[in-house]
Amino acid sequence: MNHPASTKDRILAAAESLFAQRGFEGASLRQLTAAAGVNLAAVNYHFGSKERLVEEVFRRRLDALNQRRLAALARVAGRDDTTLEQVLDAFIRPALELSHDDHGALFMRVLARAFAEHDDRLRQFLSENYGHVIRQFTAEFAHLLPHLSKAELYWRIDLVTGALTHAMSGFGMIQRKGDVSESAHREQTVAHLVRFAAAGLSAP
Amino acid sequence: MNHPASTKDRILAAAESLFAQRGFEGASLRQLTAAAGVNLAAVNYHFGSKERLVEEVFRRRLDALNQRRLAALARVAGRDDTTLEQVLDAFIRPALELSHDDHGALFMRVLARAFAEHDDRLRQFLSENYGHVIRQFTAEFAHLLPHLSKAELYWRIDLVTGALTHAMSGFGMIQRKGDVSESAHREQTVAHLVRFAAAGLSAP
DNA sequence: CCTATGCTCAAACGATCGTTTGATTTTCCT
DNA sequence: AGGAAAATCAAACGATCGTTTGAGCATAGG
Repeated sequence: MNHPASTKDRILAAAESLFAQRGFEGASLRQLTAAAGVNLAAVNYHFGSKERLVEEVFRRRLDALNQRRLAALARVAGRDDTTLEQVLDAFIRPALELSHDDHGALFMRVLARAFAEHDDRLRQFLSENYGHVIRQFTAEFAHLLPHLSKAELYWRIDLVTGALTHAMSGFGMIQRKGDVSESAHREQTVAHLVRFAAAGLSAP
Repeated sequence: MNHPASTKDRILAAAESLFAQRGFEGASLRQLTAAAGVNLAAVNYHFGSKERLVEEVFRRRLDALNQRRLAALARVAGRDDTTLEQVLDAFIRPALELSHDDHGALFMRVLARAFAEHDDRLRQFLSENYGHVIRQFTAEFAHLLPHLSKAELYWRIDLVTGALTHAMSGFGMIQRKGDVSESAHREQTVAHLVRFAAAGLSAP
């Protein structure tokens, strides 16, 4: 590992921070390269274009995050006694663990931006590379909520995933409770978000 | 009432649509004025600047929306038997009624963007002009949820309002169920969102 | 009818954007 | 050590951004 962080890594770190702060269009390559301490042309040299840099920022975190989500899902899904709460836990816990790291919390803000912006190219990239994750969770939700129509289920999943992403994007700033340990607080938060998401998905 | 819509109104309508589609920075004044069928300079003539146009887009909808929210809140708040669900209904129902209009649904998308972007100027404008609404609802929530710390309550309110805005921003596209009347469907949706929001606010 | 006022228009302003260029420096292999 | 390959650099490219200008058009009041 490079003790002086490589140019690529410094660009990726600065991009994550600036994208979270000013958005993908709002953060210019000149601000970005200045913050990273590299030359302006370095972005196009190492990544080809700004758009591909955006994709790499997502890839760096989402590969590991979604792998852990699928692993957690495999542990609970497909059984006769699988509960909605278990599936939601598999979706929420890996993301919340990521967002407890400072840089991870920044990335969740970036993810929340991607959700809000309706950039067709970005949605296509996310769908192509990580669509199978949502699809596997959706299949499990459909099995657990058979009384919902397809359209209604899709809308509720979009509602819940958007809400969860928003929730964890504002998470880096209110940690450290002091009276309870960090792991206990995290466990409380997971339980709270699972109940929240379950209420968004399940019908009365 | 101008039968041929005035230049100002045509700019506001086109701005609402383009801001929802491409964001505040992403929508240029040239795209905007072309869509509105007016001259490029008309924006700066009638509104002074692009930033003030953004503010007017919000003002046009939020004045009425928040007035109805406060009126609904006044009808249920401050009593001994006030429930969390009643307060949430007062917050949710006016917004959902707005989002059932096509243009209203577009505006909810604009509102969701304002939530995701951390533009300081925009947040200050919204806080200055509509902060008292959130503050009044927050006071009622604090009264109904006395066991929550201030920081925890604020975080949960931010979580829930963000989730609700996101929910109603994607609402224009899945209406018309066919088998149930529109008002019945709306009533179902209100009930669903109220339960969802209540789960996000209340502790176990 | 004439003029003052409100409005629209094409054109241009300077600034900033993402990207490219070509030269220069650094790195690594034989 | 020497030379190919990789990386960094300052500078410039054309495009597009929000904004301003000044002339031209409309219309209502005296």
